[in-house]
Amino acid sequence: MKGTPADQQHLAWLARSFGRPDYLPLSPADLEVLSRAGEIVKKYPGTHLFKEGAAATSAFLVREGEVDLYRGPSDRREVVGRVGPGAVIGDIAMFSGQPYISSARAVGHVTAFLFDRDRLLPELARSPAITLRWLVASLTQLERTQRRVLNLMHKTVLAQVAGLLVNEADDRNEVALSQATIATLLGASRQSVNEALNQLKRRGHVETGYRLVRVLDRSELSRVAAED
Amino acid sequence: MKGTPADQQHLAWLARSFGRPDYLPLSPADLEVLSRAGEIVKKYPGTHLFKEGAAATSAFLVREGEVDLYRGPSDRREVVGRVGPGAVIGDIAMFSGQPYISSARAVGHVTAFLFDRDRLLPELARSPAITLRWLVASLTQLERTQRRVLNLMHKTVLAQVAGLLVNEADDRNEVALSQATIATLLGASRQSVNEALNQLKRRGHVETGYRLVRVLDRSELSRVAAED
DNA sequence: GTTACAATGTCAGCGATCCGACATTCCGAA
DNA sequence: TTCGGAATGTCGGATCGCTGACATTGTAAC
Repeated sequence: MKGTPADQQHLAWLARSFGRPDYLPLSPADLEVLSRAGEIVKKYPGTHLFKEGAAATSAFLVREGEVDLYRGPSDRREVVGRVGPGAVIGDIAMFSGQPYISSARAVGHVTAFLFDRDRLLPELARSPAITLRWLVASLTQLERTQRRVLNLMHKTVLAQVAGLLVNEADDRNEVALSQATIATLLGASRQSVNEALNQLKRRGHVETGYRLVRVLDRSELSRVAAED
Repeated sequence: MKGTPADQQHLAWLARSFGRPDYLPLSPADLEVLSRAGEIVKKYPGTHLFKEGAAATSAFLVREGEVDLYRGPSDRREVVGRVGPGAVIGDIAMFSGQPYISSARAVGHVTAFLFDRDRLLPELARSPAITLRWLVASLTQLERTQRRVLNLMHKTVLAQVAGLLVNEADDRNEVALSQATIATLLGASRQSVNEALNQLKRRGHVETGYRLVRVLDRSELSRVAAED
């Protein structure tokens, strides 16, 4: 998350819609079938997979490494999200025939499968099952984004934080994120998140540590998340 | 929009993502091909096409009339959108195998084509071109929703209003919406919208009338919409 | 262990927006 | 033409979250 201009953190909540790792339309088996629709590419750290505004002729399936998604000119970058293996990026622009809406840059060494539009479409026409799976994935994503908006529109930061903790807690009931990161994900300020966590702590619903929040009372948190 | 609890207006901006009439994945020709996947149904005013929380076994293509989309229990309805002919509803839930996220109720007399999940999937498997078109439509919708979020997150009401006017102005440069409706669409309060319109009026970018806003300087409005 | 950096905790001030309340204006139906 | 509901214009108070500033605490690298 470094380098994110503080005054534009908000954009990054989109990490959760653009870049959620569970946006996984394609299985390895699918990729096998589609192998003729593109090829493996390797990217060095800092290089671009695609740039905002360019004609979208390709989409990428990230296989190794992480990719940052940006918007805006390089001197005024707005980090939109970071995605890892399994994520498909650039497909929206490629399919709808519009320019890329964001830039994608390799964070470390990245291996990705590049889909070439002109080769992909015929292959998809031959594999309706895969197309259907892709459709389902995109609709799921759409639903998630819509739902997210409902939260962001009229929920207080407290409710948003509670909701995020419920969703993000692992099997040990822990969320290993810094408060600054949580703030970025929600599009709120670090201070507001801190204040919200304090409140939850005071009520005994969570404990906080360094880069860590432990969920003590999940059901109570859900209740808080539903308020407002 | 009547009956919308004032304190939940915000939900309704989703009219623009849930319900935009340009979410039209299927052409009449497509429907012809898919005719075996379901059948025509007619609904009387006030009856439901589907209800929130029910198992989603069908999606609907509206052919005549208008349909309201709700969320929440009937005593505390939150109008989410209203769609007309051409719109497809319920497809997200149907494809992802989850319960409907909202209820759909006929406003007037409605004719719709009901897709039965179990009959639709095989037909789609046989018509990859249609599946692909559906995919593209859903991705376009996803992009629109994401873009919308960017606007809503950190733009002032003034900028949002300006943006809406630019998008919504017809060929006579008029927007025939009440200020309350505009507020609902943007998830803002009527008062804030009024204030914003006054400001635009003072600057000479628009004129206002009864249930009407006339755009005088489109380019200037676009500039305002881009601010913040 | 020291040190540098990252993360957390806390405060005051400020701006945008929401809310409730009210007066005014417009439109359409009786 | 009159009348009632809908839409618009305008206030002041209250709230939420942001910004900027700073002290404190934790972590990891040397």
